Amino acid sequence: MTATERTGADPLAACRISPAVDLLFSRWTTPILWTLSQSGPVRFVELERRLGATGKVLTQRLRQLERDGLVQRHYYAEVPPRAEYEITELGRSLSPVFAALAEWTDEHLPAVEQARDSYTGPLPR
Amino acid sequence: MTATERTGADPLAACRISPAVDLLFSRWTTPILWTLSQSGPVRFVELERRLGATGKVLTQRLRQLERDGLVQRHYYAEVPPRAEYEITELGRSLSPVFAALAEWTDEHLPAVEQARDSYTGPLPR
DNA sequence: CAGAATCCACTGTGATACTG
DNA sequence: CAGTATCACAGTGGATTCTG
Repeated sequence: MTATERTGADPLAACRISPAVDLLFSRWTTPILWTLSQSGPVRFVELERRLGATGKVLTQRLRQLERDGLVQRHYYAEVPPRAEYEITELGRSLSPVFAALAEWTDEHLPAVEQARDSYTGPLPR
Repeated sequence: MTATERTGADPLAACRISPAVDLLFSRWTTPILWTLSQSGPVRFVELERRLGATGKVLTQRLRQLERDGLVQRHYYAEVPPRAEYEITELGRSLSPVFAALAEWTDEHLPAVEQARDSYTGPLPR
């Protein structure tokens, strides 16, 4: 039994952006979407190289993003084969979100690092 | 050896918002920050109830957020004891990010769900 | 090159029980 | 009430190998 079932809590009522967060900020999804939103179509191996992700997880995430309509796959049955991934219009609609995050990073991330350094309580690092 | 070390890829160069994403969108952090940014100080047990999280994980995340300066803890050594958590100024600086996410959710999440429903390729659901 | 398939190690998560 | 401690489990990610 999950904690939610036990307590009868409603996570969605508590935080309405959680579904989007699960979608957009799971492992590897952000770097993929960010990279594709910055450049044109990118080959599979090139994504692998730039992000430092292994083929397996990259494939998993790309399939998921394709299913969700955020990324489009173009396959060319050449020899050797070529697969290019491109962001969709729906994917581009994330620009304001990413822009807000990038600005927050520039403005406030240093303050976080400073707070972390001067923190003395429990919890290592 | 990690994939990054193997390939010599630089994740930060590939995606400059990743550090902020790790900070803000790890499990439970978003609901915590969202909840605290919407109301005043909230008691520990009340957070537990609203989010449906168990005490253990909640404590872990709250300590981390406190260390990073996003949340402040107020402890009252009464009987029974009381602990209240409140968002900090730094935490409040996230408002534009959350607002952008909430707007994207309203505008585009339905399109994602539609794409998912009409998706026929591999990958279940 | 693109990716599927296997195996494995690790971590996060949660349930539970306990303390002040 | 507000945690801490312990244990067990599942899911994820990664390394490796193989195919068209």
